[in-house]
Amino acid sequence: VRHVALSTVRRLSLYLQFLEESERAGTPTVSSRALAERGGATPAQVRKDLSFFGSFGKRGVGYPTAELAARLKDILGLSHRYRVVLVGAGRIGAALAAYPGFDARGFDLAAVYDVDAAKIGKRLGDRHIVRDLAGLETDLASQPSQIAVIGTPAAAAQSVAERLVKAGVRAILNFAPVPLTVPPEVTVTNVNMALELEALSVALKHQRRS
Amino acid sequence: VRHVALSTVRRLSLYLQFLEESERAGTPTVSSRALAERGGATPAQVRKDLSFFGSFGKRGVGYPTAELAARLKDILGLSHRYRVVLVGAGRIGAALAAYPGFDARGFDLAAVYDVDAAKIGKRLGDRHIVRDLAGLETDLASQPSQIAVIGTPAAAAQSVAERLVKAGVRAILNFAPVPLTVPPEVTVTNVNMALELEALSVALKHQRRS
DNA sequence: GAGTGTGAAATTGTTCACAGCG
DNA sequence: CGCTGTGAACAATTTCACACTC
Repeated sequence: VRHVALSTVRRLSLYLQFLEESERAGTPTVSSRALAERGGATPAQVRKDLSFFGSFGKRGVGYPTAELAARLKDILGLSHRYRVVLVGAGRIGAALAAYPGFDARGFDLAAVYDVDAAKIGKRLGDRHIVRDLAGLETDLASQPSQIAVIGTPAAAAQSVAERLVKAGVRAILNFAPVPLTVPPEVTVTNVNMALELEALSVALKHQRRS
Repeated sequence: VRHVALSTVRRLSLYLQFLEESERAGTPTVSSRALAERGGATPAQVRKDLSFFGSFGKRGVGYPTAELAARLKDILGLSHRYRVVLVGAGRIGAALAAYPGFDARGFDLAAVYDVDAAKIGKRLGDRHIVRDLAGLETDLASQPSQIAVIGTPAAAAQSVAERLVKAGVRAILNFAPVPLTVPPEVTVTNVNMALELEALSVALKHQRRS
């Protein structure tokens, strides 16, 4: 069990979502076909994905829902909770702070930071008071976080990333529309609206030609 | 020029971003190395990506900034503007409506819809008044849109998608954390926070093992 | 029979290396 | 020379097919 491809991880997440629903619905077993439908894959791919970690299915029956869900949680590193800090209390920050899936998936939003004096001290979402970014290093020293979300304007993102890395953050989810330069041991995932829209634009262009 | 891989499209978008910056800075030519740095690729990959569409570089010099930018815009289908409708005026919707890159990249946010009577008629962002979702079909009949963004709760997403497709939408950017079932000629791109966080979680798990 | 597990084939995507042009 | 353009090697992913088990 060495390296898992990113595309596989994304599918595993989707399988897990479906398994948790099935668990709540009381379905005892799930077939690769059912998982495939949900994960945007083929049954064969589901079986390949899962067989990479061992074999938990029963032939002729399917996969035991609860067992597989537990195993996937473990594989995805979700068996313990993560502390997450959010930098940027703008509209993206507000959307994130309100996102219920955050908490449900084992991610605790520990603190929200901004530099705007008008926002500092104000409430963001239900549970969070925006803190001054100046206190970032002090806060992280006493309460380390491994994951950070950057929802600042593009111009601030790189310098925020550097401060986060220096303060011990190992993984960054970047919503600012600029690529970040970080040491290789830090993982960055970019979410870029413009990129997604442009991918749709290409798809539309392609549709017109068929 | 048949099918372009999604990963290639994403890189092309990043190249274009860099080219536009270089254009504003007045740099006449850009090398594959410079583009690679920005696009998270290698120089060889940049050249492969571009050579797929023809050869516009000058050997020993690099690529003419303005020319290549124009060509990429064309390849990405950005040479004309798109009309986009947004369904869901919640926090995600608010973040999207305020996103400047929307307009800058050739996407016109034509209308914003919600079902919540408390939101309908209110302003969202600078320019938009939230409309009643009930009027979606009528509006799209007189002003068709090819692209829609779904920022509704999970439970509403599928039915909204079906209405959009019936009303002529051909591409959907889905922020709701459920997969959508649509006819094959419609393109769906999912942006799923939980998925991104889980990918980071796996990366962290991996880091711990090294 | 229904459905998993898995080598092997096919496909797709990336990297290399070097010829060739400005 | 520097840097592009590209076939050919390589690596990663997906699909297939079928043996095997419940």
